[in-house]
Amino acid sequence: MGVAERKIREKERLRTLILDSARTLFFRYGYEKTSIRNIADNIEYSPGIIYHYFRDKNEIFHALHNEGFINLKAEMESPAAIADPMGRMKAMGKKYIQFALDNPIVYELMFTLEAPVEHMIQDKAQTWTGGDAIFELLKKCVRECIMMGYFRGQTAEATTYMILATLHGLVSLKISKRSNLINLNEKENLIMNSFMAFSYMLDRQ
Amino acid sequence: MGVAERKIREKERLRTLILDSARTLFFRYGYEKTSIRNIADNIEYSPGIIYHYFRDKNEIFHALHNEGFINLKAEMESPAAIADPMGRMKAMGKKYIQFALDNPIVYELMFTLEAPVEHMIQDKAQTWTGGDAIFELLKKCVRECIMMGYFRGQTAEATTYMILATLHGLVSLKISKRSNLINLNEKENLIMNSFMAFSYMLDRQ
DNA sequence: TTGCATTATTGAACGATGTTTATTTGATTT
DNA sequence: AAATCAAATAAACATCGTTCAATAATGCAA
Repeated sequence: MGVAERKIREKERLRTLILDSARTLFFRYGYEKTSIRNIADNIEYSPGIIYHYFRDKNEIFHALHNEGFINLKAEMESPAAIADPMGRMKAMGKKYIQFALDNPIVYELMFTLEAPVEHMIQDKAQTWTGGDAIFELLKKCVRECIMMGYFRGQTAEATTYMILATLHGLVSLKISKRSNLINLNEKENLIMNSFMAFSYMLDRQ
Repeated sequence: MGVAERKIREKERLRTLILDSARTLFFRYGYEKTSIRNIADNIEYSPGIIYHYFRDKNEIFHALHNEGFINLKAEMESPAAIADPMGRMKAMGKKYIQFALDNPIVYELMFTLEAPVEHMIQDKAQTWTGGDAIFELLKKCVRECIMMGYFRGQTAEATTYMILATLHGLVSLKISKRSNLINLNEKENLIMNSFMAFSYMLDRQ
């Protein structure tokens, strides 16, 4: 029965079309300014159709949020070849920062906006696949660092969360436009210089 | 002329009434769920009147955002008596975290939401009074730490931003509900344990 | 091929939102 | 008492996410 399969394929087709349109508009204009009607206009369908493919706006943006995590993970895995765990950690941190600064809108969706979380709660999702993957990536590295004498007396999880928090804080103050507003003498490379100050401290053995 | 002065007083009175109502609703229900109509209902006036006292919703929430910074600054100034700058820094950090966890809704307004920033941009405000005050408070302490041999080779501003970013990251991952979603073995006191891990590193001299 | 059943899609509607405007109310001054 | 002026309102506008009955298009059986 090729018919049923074609049906499924066509159902998939429109779902993909909606998602592609949502991604384009979202990357260009951000979350608030990407409305269901905008997406519908863009694909030349009526607004109602979207609700046959997604439960609500949250589900659409949860899907885009997942894509973001796949891309971030790929970036952070690129320094996998660095043998020294502390060196690898710093390289991953730089990749993280670069990803956030290059993709501020999707980063906000991944780590700040409510939409994807709301969807997960409504869905009773037990795990945050994307976030967990990043956390595990860092934790594995932290464990190796601990074995080499770093982070003495601290648990791997608390240390991992601390490192993730620092990276997140560095970029999210920028993305929320706060860092631009702080009165500074040296505005040049603030985030990277701050990451250097962080790296200096990481080295305590 | 007592009349004109009474007029001014009454004008002030309604402005305060709007702000009080906005604060109550906002603290109870958050930003999105505090609408102009809700505020108007609450003070038993028509929605339009609010626009005679505030330019838009952003201005109201900018005012509440300023109040938050006054309270945060007061909290962070309480360990001023601690002579050792590194000890004082850690105490200020704890106060910062405690403030954010105790007042998550206003914290989000202060450091994440667009509304107050939008108002400042529209207003061509040259300085971010609240944020600057917190930054200066930390920077002064960082300078003293540097004189004692900490943060070798790093600038005060980059180091201050790094510390602020870590504090902000620790609490904002919690407030944006991300930390709850991470798969952890030890969920107890995650934020405080992570702050301990951070403190351990700060001590590098 | 025709008729029926099923599915896909639409368009209008609902109750919200922030904001603007002309109009009315009410108090103060002449 | 009449004229003036500011305060306050009610209604409207353009949005938003979402729902639902009605319609169009399709697949299947006779």
